[in-house]
Amino acid sequence: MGNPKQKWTQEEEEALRAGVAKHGTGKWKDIQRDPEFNKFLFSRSNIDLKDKWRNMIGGASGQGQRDKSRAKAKASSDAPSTLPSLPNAPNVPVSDEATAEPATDGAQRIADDGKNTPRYNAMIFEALQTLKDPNGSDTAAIFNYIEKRQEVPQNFRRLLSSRLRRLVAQEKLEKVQNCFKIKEIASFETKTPAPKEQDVRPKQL
Amino acid sequence: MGNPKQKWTQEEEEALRAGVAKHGTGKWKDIQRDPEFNKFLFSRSNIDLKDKWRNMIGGASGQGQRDKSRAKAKASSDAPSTLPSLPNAPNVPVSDEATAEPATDGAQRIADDGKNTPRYNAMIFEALQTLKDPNGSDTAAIFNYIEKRQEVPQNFRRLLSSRLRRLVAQEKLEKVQNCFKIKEIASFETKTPAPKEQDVRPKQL
DNA sequence: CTGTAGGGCTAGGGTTAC
DNA sequence: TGTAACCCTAGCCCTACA
Repeated sequence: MGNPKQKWTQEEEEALRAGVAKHGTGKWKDIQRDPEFNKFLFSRSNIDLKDKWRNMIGGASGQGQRDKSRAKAKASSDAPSTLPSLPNAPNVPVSDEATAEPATDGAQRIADDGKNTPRYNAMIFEALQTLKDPNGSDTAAIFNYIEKRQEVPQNFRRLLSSRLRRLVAQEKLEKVQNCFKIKEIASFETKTPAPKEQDVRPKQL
Repeated sequence: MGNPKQKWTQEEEEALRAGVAKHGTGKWKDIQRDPEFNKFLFSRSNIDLKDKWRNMIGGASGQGQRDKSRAKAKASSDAPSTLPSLPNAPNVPVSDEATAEPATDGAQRIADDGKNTPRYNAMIFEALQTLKDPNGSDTAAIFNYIEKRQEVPQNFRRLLSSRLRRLVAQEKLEKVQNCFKIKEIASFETKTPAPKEQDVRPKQL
């Protein structure tokens, strides 16, 4: 059966690396769409990118690939983008949006990519800890607390109840009547039960 | 990411099934609220129920978006002339930038995105129609045909086989042995009707 | 604002070609 | 046999719409 496999070229690999450095892990479609990388990756799908990244990190894990370095002596005339090692950022609990990518269109990009999830969780815990109602706080109260001191997307209410539900399911929170309480005081700090998870954590946003 | 997926358990599935039997499909919120099922579904949202139901039954409901668009098959008839020039295309400057250095940020906003995918498809169809080999033509023949009369990127061979594969998958082409044949001569307008391009406002203050 | 339908994307396991 | 490349599907999120 003919199903010609297309081996990845070096250029494609580097474009992918650069794309991950710029957009973060998991933003495969964005990377593929980015005109900067689309020149190299236009024949690959977002899924392909993901798959390739998977077995790129599997092989050359971590750093120190000093053995067979491909001479990257190609002096780019102007390459503002660095396409070096992995953006292996340490786990930063909560950080406000920073590292703003310049030149985004006017709209403030509060878009929730799911990457804000930990941030929302943090807000929720903060709200509960501050309100410290012995009976817990209901959705409206939490919403109110957060909305007053954080910039949140329009549909934050939905996100919030989704988050709350999930946290209850994860037994981080407890629900009594219509109110939520913190169950474990060990902070939400996703205890990361990672057995040996090799986490290539993207930056943040 | 602080958001591990939550696989559906057997109990949850059954509760959902029972809920649909009782309330009917589409009544997700009712099912979720029903105390009879809420015991099992409390950690799921109505949306979750809907989504789960979708892939419990659907199976055939294709999704898993991959790569380029899936044309919505606009029923409107189209003249073959809508296609970007085919025969003896005078100047179809296929972006041969493929070997240029990365990070030409902001230079072209024409974004190769996938805009030339239809053009490549057109080339392929033209080649097959001209060669009109009853057994079909193989990759090399197609490549040769196109390369001789169009400017193509350096790595066009890769692109070509990618396109061929895709077209076979889309049942626009048929593959026998190593040769490709046109399956149906309908329109192969495989491009997004509305690219939904981001506003590239040239903000210059 | 509350809900639903449908599109779109990703993670991860499975499969295939080499 | 091992592995890179590719496929399939569950789980969500997002937007549109009523």
